Amino acid sequence: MIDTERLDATFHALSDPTRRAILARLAQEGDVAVMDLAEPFAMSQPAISKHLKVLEKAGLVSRGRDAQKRPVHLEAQPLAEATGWLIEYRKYWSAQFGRLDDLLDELQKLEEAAGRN
Amino acid sequence: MIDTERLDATFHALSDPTRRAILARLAQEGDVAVMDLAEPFAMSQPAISKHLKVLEKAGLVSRGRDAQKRPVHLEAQPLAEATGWLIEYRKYWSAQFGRLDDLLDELQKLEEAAGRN
DNA sequence: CCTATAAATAACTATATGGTTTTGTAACCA
DNA sequence: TGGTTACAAAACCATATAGTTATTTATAGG
Repeated sequence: MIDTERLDATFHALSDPTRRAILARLAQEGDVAVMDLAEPFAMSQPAISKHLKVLEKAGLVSRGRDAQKRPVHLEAQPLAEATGWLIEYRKYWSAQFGRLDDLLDELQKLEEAAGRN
Repeated sequence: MIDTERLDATFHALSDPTRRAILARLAQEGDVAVMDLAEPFAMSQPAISKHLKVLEKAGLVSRGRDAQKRPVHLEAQPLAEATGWLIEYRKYWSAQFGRLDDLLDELQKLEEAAGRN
């Protein structure tokens, strides 16, 4: 996949709150089976499987095998690439953050103030 | 707009290469008129106007007025928010980057190796 | 006033997306 | 062998997206 298509797929995958929630859960809990992933959502199992396909196409998750289960595994490389694209713009959102770690500190304060997503 | 909708709109806006190219150009050149933005693309003016509407909905650009022109201006705040979401995952893509600035150095090496997007 | 320029809007088309229900399949279990 | 679990695949539907061409609106200049 060429670079731009990978970015297309990654940003598209991240544009849906269900998919972001799935990634957040995988980050917290490690590998999770499809039924377990589907449980918190008011949505059918095939709907979740479709979301997983979108994530898989972007390379954001991979699938394993454990008996009947197909555990979903977070693959964070595309997240790094997306971050790499965004990082180019850091100087535009605030000139006062010369060092990236200062920006991170600031972002974390904002997040704490706004509550988690 | 609630936080999750803003992220939806931002990531969706970033999922198209034409729109990313528009943002990149605005970052490089400052405010640009619609015709000038459209020029490099094999695409009609209304198509570009539609892309601008998507970017505007996400808060990524604002519009000015200069005679008949409606200069497009980069608004980087949503990029900061998107980066904030992604930054949460930094520890997953590589444990070796304790400090964010180290990660940035590494990303820049990768970018140089891969060519620009 | 008339005309030109810049851009938005409208109307239309094809394809993609996000969901559904139903059916099929692969692996375990009694 | 037969049933159950976990998931994928198929078929379908409504809406959204990304593009087109044609038209309209707003501003400027002669």
